[in-house]
Amino acid sequence: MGTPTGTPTVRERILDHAIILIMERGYNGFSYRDLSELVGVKTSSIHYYFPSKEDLVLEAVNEYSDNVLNSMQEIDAALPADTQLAKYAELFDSALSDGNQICLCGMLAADIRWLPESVRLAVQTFFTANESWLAKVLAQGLDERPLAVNCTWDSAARMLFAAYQGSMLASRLFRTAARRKEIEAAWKIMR
Amino acid sequence: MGTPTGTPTVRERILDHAIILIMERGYNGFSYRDLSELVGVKTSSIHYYFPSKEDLVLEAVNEYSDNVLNSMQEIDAALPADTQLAKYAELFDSALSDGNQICLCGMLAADIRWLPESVRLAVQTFFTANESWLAKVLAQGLDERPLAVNCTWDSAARMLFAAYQGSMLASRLFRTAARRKEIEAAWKIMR
DNA sequence: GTCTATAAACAGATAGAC
DNA sequence: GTCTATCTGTTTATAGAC
Repeated sequence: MGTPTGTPTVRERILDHAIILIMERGYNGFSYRDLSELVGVKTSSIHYYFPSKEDLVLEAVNEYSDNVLNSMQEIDAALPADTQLAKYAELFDSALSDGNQICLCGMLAADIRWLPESVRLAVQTFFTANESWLAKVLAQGLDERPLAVNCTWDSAARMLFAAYQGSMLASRLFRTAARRKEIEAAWKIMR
Repeated sequence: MGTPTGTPTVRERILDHAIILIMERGYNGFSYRDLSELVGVKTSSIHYYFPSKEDLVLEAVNEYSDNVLNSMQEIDAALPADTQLAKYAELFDSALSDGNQICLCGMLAADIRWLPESVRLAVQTFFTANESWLAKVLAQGLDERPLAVNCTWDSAARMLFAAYQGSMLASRLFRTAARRKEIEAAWKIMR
């Protein structure tokens, strides 16, 4: 909402630092004190803008999600599917400020036990939006051309293991074992 | 090491509960007090067996890793690749005591910022061992049959997104962007 | 809006009795 | 080995002055 130009407000600076801290340390890994030292205001000022830590994390996930999903929607759907996927991957890389962060919603999925239902739903929405966009691009790339894995067995194995790890996060986030089970079903040696 | 039969010792009960707590809550999400209430001994007794929390988490990851990797090695390599992968997936499911846990090493990868180098290396070893085993099975399933994804676009998209999330964990764990980059390279529309 | 001051609970860890 | 008691520092959060 606020004006994106000009000097960021204290509130915006708090939120931006909170996003980076969550991506780096997780929900239980940063404190109002950490934020106060980064932003240069006292912890009581942070409570003025975000009364509880749950309020803060909800606004953080919403801002992060809005930013990523908007950039995703801006990828030109007229481009070849491969190119769209490449831009999608770049987009994720650029969200990581350096090598010490992971996706905020991936981190919050790991910390889901501590978060209120409102945050769980926001993280679920982020997952679903990404998956829907990817499904659209994959289907668009169809055109009689089969989808296949084009890499070494080592690389395919790393991808498969990453998919298992990610599916465990999603399985708990959505409270359904189907998220894990379908990985096995999807990955088949062709007969 | 210890006798696996008979009544578990206090030390074993502490470690077993610690493993479940880490899988459910993460490294910063449980305390010696939580453990003391679950096991029924005082926190000072836990410090007797595990002087620091870093000692405890190192032993937890080693025991978890040993258990999972041993079960993995016991999968009969003479079985068809598909069957081996199915048993591998079951193995992971059984490590999760209910729907509220994720893989201990996936969780610790998210919490890696707080962990000493010894634990980072142990988690890396777990990742590498899983990936090597999967690469072996995938390559074994070759036999002129191509590997392909056999599912709906929706399911493929969920798998791809999970792989991205997992690759961010691995990328930070191994301190190399290659873990993220190769996901894009692997997943191609065939031409 | 931002501050000082403080509350109440909790963290990991240690000393020393038994 | 297990306990009681305690230390030191941290956490989220609030009251109230300016």
